[in-house]
Amino acid sequence: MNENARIPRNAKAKRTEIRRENERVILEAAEKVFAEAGFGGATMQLIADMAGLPKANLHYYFATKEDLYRQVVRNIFEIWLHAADTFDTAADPAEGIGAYIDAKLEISRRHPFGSKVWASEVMHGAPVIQDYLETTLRDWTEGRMAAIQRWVDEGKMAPVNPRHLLYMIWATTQHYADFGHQIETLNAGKPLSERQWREVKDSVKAIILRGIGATG
Amino acid sequence: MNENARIPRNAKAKRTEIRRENERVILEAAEKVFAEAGFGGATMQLIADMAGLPKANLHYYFATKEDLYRQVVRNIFEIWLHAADTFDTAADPAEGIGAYIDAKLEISRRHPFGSKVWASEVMHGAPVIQDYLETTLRDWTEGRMAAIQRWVDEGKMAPVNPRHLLYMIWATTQHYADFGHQIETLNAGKPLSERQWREVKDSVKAIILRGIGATG
DNA sequence: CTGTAACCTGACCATACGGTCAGAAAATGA
DNA sequence: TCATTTTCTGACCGTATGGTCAGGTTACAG
Repeated sequence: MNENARIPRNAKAKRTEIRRENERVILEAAEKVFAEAGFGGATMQLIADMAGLPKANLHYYFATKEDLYRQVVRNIFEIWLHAADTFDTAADPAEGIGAYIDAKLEISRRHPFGSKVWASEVMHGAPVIQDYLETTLRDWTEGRMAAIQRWVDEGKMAPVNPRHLLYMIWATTQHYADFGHQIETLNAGKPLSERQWREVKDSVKAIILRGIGATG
Repeated sequence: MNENARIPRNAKAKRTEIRRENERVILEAAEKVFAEAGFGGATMQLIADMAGLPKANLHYYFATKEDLYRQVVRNIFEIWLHAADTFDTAADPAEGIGAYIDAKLEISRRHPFGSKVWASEVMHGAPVIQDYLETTLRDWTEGRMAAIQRWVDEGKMAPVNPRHLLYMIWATTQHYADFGHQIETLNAGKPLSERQWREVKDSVKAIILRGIGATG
């Protein structure tokens, strides 16, 4: 999504190109290192090595370790939020919630590092995204809870507590990223195959959709 | 349990008393600090302050930060394992799995720090308890999966994938500890009340038990 | 009381870390 | 070409951290 013509239109485009590419590389490396070592365990040197850049260069683009971390967490949060666009357009809980579970599991599969960074951030008391939790996430959650409640009122699903249903979906889907190492260990040390991921999606949806009486 | 027999028999009681009490205090402080700051973010000084002891005293009981951390993680693992004793004795899934969910939610409530340390350890690749995962946890898991499969075969519940059912239970119950801060934020910044915890248990059990066709 | 083992701790050390900076190099524009 | 802006980086610095240790204190057996 960031590909454009190799020929810069003007000077400005070229400059931002270098900057954007380097920031991308750094953020990608940082996401991985923060996920694997935690904020405290991560070092700028490690991130620099993984990005293939001198440490001082990182500080050229990101003033402090906190700044870099903050940016990583923000990026993840954005991905998270967009996962539930399917939620609203769906008319039926089986479809809406089913698609949401699929989307979230797909994120766990594609962005396991991001998921871990997010989990770590929240576990440590959300020092850098507390305001997001209190505003964006809270609003988002209330919106979805209302949507679920509407389905309940319309008799399209059993009268479950919408909040705890959401938590269960979050917990279960993110578990496959956050506890991926444990899951891999219990899978003979091998990552889940394409086929096994499909089995995950089917199992999770089967239990939850039946559990809320939305067998569609 | 690794000490030689040079300890005077009569003096033993008193001396081990001091040792045991101090180790307890240190481990308790360590669990909290490791949970809140992660292994890398935790400092021996912080743990010492929280325990009300000089830092050097910590090193008298635990040679290194890693040793202390290892002990904390091991303790948590023990608690975890004993949570499912109810599992085996139960005759039907509604009772067995229901009790297991209750037990695990109760652990999340009583030992949120331990849960976070465990989650953090696994998220970072289980550097110190990998052997436990490969032996004890794997055996344990296979035993429970077999028990669930037996229920399925006996027609006492729907034919769900036992592994993913277990993962869902783990994920959901531990979520209330690991993401407790987020849950609290979404609860107007207040911890869950006694009443709300009951609501959690009821909701989780309702969805999962209906989801696996074990309405007992 | 005395001797000894266990317990305690202030002061210290080596290292690793986040961050800085001066100045080189490269890109761009005129 | 030259001037200007942006990018890059080796060398360096102050601090915090894990860990050590010598020597003190306490508990208690004899």
